[in-house]
Amino acid sequence: MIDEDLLSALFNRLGQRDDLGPAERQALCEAAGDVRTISAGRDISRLGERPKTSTLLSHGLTARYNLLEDGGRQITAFHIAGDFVDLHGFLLKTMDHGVRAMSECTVVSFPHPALVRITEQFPHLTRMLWLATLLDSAIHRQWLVTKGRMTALNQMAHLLCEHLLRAKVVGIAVGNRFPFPITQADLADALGISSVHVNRTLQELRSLELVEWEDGWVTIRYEAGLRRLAEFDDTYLHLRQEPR
Amino acid sequence: MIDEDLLSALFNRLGQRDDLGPAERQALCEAAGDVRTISAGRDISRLGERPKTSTLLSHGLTARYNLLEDGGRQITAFHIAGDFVDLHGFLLKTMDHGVRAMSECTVVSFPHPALVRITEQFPHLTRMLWLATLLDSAIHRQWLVTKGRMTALNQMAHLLCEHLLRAKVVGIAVGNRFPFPITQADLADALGISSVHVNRTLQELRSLELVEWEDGWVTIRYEAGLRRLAEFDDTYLHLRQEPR
DNA sequence: CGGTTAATTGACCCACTTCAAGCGCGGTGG
DNA sequence: CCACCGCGCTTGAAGTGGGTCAATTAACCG
Repeated sequence: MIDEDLLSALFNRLGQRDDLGPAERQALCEAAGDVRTISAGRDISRLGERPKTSTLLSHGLTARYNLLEDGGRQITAFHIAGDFVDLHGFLLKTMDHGVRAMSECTVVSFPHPALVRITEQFPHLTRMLWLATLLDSAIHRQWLVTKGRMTALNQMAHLLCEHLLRAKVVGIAVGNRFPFPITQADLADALGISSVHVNRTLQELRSLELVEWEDGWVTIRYEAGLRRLAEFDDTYLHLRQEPR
Repeated sequence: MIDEDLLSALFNRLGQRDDLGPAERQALCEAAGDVRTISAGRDISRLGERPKTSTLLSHGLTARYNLLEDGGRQITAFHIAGDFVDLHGFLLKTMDHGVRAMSECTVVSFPHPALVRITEQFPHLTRMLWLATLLDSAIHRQWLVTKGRMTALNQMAHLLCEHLLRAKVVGIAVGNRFPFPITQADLADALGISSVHVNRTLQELRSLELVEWEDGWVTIRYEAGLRRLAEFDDTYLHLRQEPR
C-alpha cells in the first residue's frame, strides 16, 4: 500500500468539497497501484489508447491536448497535484486526447478493476470521484465561455485567476505565487491564440502591474484587479464543503 | 412509476455504450419523479440555483448558457432527448450556468435522494450515469478544440456533424435530417461568433451544397464532405458498446 | 563557442465584428 | 381583411483583434 503523502493533494482537493472518512482514505490508498516519475515533455497517455489504469498527479503539471490536421494543437486542460489526468478513461475506455507532462511529474496509477471495486463498496467515495470529473467538466465550460466571448487579455487573466485558486486549494501556492512551468507557445495552445499574441498580451498584464511571470512561477500582484478584468467568479469551482 | 417510453431515448443513448439490465431499467423508472412540459424560451434552471432534482430531457432541445457583464451570452452545450440537462447538479449542488428550453420540452425529474440510492444499490448503473456526464465533458473538450483552432466555417460544420450523429443515436434523426429549432443568434452564441457571421457562414455551407437549414430542420446533403471540412472524428462520442 | 530553444519585435494581412439599413413573414388588433 | 408590429434573416461598408511571416535577442548548454 502506498504512502498517504502521495495522495495528500487529492485529499485536500476532495476534502474541500466534502469530508472523506478514514475508511474512504484507506480504500483509496489500497486501490493505488504503482508510483512513477515522468520527465517533462513525455506523454502520459495518447489519443486512441485504451488505458487500464487512471492516473493521479501527485506532483507536477500536465496538459490534455488534441492535434489538428494542420499540425495545430489545442490544450483543453491543465492539471496539477491532486488532479486525476484521465479518470474519465475509467469509463470512456478510449482516450479521445493526449496527456502530456509539462514538467517532471510524479503520478500514482489506479487500476480500473480497483476503481470498479470502489464503485461496488464505497458509494460516497464513488460520488466524490465522480465529482472530481464534474469539476473538470465545469472548468471546460468556463473555458468555453472565456474562449467564446472574451478577448485574449481577459481570457489570460481568467486562466491565471483560476490557477491561483486551484493551486491554493491543494497547497502548492506560496502566497499569491504559484508554479506554472510552461512556455508562451504552450499558453498559446491553451488559449487558442498565437504565441506572438500571447507575448504581447502578457506584456500588457505586466504593464498593468497585475501579473509577473518568471522562471516558471506566476505572481499575482493585484488579485482584485485581475479578477475584475477576467470577470472571475469562483462559483464554477464549487469550493464549498457540503454533503455530496 | 412512469411510463418507460419517456426514458426510451435515455436507454438508447446509454445502451449504445453498454447493456442496461432489466433491473437497472426498472431502477431508473422507479427513481423518476414528475414529468413536466416546458415551453420554448423558459429557463429550466438558473445560475446559482441549488436543484433538488436532476432533469432528463425526453423531448425537445435545451441549451446550457452563461451570461457576461456586457450582456453577451455563451452557450456551452445543447441537449436533446435522452440527455440529462443537469445531472452534474446532483453532485455539484449549485448550478454554475443556466439551462434554457429552446423548444417546447418534455422533461422527467429525478430527485437527488433517489440518485443517491442508485449509487448505493446499483454500481453498474451508477457508472453508466457517471458515463453520461463524461460524454458531456468529452463534447465540451471537442468544442474547445474547434473553438480554439478552427474557423467559423469548420466549427459550424463540426457542430452539425456532431448533432446529426447524436440525433441518430437516440432515434430522432430522419435519414440525414434532424430537428434543430434555434435562431441564427442562438447559433452565434454557441459558436462564439456574431450572428452576422453565422448568417454568412451558413450561406457558404449552403452554397457548398453541404447543408440545408429550413423551419428548424437541418438536412445534411453531403455528409462525407461536411465531415472532411470539420475534420470530424467521432471517437470523442464513444459510441462503442462494451463493458463499462 | 556553435547550437538550440524561448522570448520579443515590426510589418502587413485577414477573419470576423460592429453598425446600420432593408426585407419577409407570421401574429394581432381594429 | 388589412395595417401594423416585431422578430429573424440578409446585406453592405468600415473597423479591429489577432494571425502570419520574418528577423533579432536572450538564455542556456554541452
